[in-house]
Amino acid sequence: MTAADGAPAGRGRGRRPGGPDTRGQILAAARHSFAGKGFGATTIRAVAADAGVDPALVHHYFGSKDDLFLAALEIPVDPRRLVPQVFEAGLDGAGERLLRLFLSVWEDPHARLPLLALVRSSLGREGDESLLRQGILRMILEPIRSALPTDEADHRMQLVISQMSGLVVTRYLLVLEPLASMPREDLVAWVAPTLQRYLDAPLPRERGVASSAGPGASG
Amino acid sequence: MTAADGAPAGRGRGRRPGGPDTRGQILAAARHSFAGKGFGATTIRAVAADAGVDPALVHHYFGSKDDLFLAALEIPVDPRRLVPQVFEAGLDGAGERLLRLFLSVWEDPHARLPLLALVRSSLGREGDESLLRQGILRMILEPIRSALPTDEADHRMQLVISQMSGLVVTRYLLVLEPLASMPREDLVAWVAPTLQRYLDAPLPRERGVASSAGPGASG
DNA sequence: AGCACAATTCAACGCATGATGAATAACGTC
DNA sequence: GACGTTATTCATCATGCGTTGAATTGTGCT
Repeated sequence: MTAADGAPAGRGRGRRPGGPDTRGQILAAARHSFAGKGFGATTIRAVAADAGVDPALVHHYFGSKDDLFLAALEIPVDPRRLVPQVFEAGLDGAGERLLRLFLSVWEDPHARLPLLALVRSSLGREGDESLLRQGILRMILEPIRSALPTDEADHRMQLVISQMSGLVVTRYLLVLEPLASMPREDLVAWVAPTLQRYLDAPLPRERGVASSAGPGASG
Repeated sequence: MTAADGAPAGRGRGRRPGGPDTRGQILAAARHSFAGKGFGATTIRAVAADAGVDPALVHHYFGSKDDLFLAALEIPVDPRRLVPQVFEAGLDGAGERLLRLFLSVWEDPHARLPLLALVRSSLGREGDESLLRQGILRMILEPIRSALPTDEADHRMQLVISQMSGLVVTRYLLVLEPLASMPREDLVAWVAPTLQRYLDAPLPRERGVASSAGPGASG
């Protein structure tokens, strides 16, 4: 994969001839590494090597490692614009529309790598200031509040998010087969009803546990 | 939190008097750190400091950092025994029984920390040999194969796992409120039906998209 | 009392990392 | 063709890490 072709050839320092998009190659290498190994396990030296370039050049283009991370994180979609559109047409079918939006974003390679980078790096560390937490809260949760009954919006949407983040984990992080290769339409058929139920099913009662369930494992 | 009391007091090396369970305190500190920051971001020096102890002592009790990690990972339940019990009584209500088992394990503090450590550390890195992948496959997926139709077992169970891992992420890693504090019974009422549907709902047809859904966002 | 053993610390090594600053070669422009 | 600018490398620093080995002191056995 190492991108550069005639890169680390001759002796001496100074500018090297060819490569017209070195900056781009560095960014691509960084994205791959952040997406695959997270922030902590990514080393600037490895990124540089992968781009066929001296580590100092990485610092020349992007500043610190944090800056590089932020640069690699640019996500080509804005949830704050797209998510409300899903709910504009009302709750009916919103589950399916939301899931289709979710899948279209995650199946897009340009969006997938930065998202993976964000998720992998965020789940590694604890703390309220985690980027992912803020991202979910302000990019997805906030813009939806208005579309649902005020006092139920949060927990309904978080159930939705729980199912979607579960897909992220199993399908895109762990790549469990056959789930990871399941066609989009099949996935929609399976999980859209789940999301729809979380969105508009009546609040569950503190139901009498009469139905069929034994006391499972408790303790 | 730093566990040791009269620990780093006087001068000189040699054995210190009191603390009867230094080893235990080290292990506890290690668990907290691994669970909170994952493997990579956990430093032996920090663990030692947190236990009020010299880093070399960590190596004295547990060997390398890997060994310490494995020691911190001891999970007091064996899914290979418990999971099949869920399916012994048949598929009816298995969703709820499985979810209750899942919750009872994750709500147990003795199990939660090692599990968090495993999850946090595994999601940080790519690769087939990831402990978590292996764990899920062999601890959960394998023992269940026999309880479902052979050709559907894998994708049905992986859908189940997707919802459960989504709960892990939102409830235990990100601690999204109010989901994180939702009472067990409410959670069961909301998501047990989801699991049950993944387990025994008829295979979705390549249905005509006539119902209510527009073409969402594509591309 | 003496002695083996376990617990604990100290000091240090070797290594990889992020970062910096100066040196050099190619490029674009007049 | 001279010149400022940009791209690139080299050499190096300080830091923090995992790990090791020896030194020291307390504990328990006989």
